[in-house]
Amino acid sequence: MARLPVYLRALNALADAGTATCSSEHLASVAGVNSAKLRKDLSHLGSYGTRGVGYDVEYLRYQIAREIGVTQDWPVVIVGIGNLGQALASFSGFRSRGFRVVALLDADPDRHDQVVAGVEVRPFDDLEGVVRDQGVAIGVIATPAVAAQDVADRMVGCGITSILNFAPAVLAVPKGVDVRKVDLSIELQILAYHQQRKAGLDSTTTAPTRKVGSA
Amino acid sequence: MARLPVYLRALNALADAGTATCSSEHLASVAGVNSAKLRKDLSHLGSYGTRGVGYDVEYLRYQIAREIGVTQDWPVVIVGIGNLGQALASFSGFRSRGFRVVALLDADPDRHDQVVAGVEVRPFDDLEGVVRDQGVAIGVIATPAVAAQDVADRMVGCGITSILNFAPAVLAVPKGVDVRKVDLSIELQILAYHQQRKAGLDSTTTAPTRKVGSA
DNA sequence: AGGAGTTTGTGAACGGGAGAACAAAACGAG
DNA sequence: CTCGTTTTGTTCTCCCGTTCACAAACTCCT
Repeated sequence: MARLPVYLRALNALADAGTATCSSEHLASVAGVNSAKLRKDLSHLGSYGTRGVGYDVEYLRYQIAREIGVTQDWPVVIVGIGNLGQALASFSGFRSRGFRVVALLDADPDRHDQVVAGVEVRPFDDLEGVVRDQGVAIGVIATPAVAAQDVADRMVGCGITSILNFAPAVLAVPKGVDVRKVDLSIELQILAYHQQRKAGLDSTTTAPTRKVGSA
Repeated sequence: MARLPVYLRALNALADAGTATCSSEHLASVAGVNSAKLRKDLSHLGSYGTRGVGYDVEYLRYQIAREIGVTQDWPVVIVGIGNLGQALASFSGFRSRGFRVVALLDADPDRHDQVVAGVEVRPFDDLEGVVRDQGVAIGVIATPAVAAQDVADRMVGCGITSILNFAPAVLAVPKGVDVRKVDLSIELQILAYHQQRKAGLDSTTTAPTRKVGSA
């Protein structure tokens, strides 16, 4: 499930606060979800928790971490070291959760040999070698939209089966490859949409009259 | 709907390619969705499109842009000008879609007077003034997790009603305020989860035996 | 030991979104 | 003008996720 990482973070917060045991109600409020949903999610991965008592924070935390897979080390390669790629490479939240950036790749020679967050930027053509040598299974695409599909194809070609895509493009990948998309401008556009519906009940009508013809 | 921006981008791509008219089938394939879903979404905001012909690309593009609200100019303020904040400030996709970064704010005095993407970094306490003077309705939080709730409270306090949160924290906001969350490490964790289930069918069993007691 | 109070785990109802299928409408050919 | 073809708009059904509600189970107090 996609909520497991949220629970894990909530449990980390509780552990940092010194809480040893928590009820589903408490954990659910910290994680911002319904308590029944939380219990069903947790029960779906095993019967941790004690009736009448609750969940042992430390124990449950380990179980969820193991279920997600963050107890092991995941090598990650980032392609496209522009502004966003540099920010991602420097993001501390990756390393602290079991992800290790093993290579930064960029097609632009001007960026090569530059060092970002302690890792040297290398040519994009090093992709296959890095993936093979380091056993990389997860790739991050932070290139412009036009390059995204090519990068994805190359990634898939050398065995990467999980892709996190920040480029504003729809990627076509073979079955068995997971792609998750993060599109910054789409998020803002969704906010603008709701904002307009909140503020714009007086300006433009939302039910326009039928209009025929082309622009 | 959250898919409107995707359709808009697909329409832009078609317009750039010189396409004047497209069927729901074609547009759906470019946007990566089902054609029935696309038609239902579009019909939900008015009866554009001509039976037997399809949709006029330019006309539909304008209609969707107007529906989302990207035909108008949205002033945006970014709080937290670390690695991620700088990348966001430099992101060209915002300006090209009607979003204008009017202020960069950071609580750290060491970052003040620094210029990122042509905009000067100012103290966080300037928030209220900027929001009032520029009529800001959308705020972006790119601070560490511990500061996120405080920033959100201040934003809500001075009239911001849409927040895009990059901090790994659950924000509590009053009703009427929209929050969208982008959590980079959660995205990677979800990929790791699926990756583990793909590769790990031989290593650790996913149905652990019941275990009692604390760690 | 026994009962009262909590809290988990789960069965059942509810709701909404997704996809298939069909009717209405526009265009073109004869 | 009429008929066949194409494509939209919409209805119907199905399925999954969410939520409520309750029984089982555990702790604590007397």
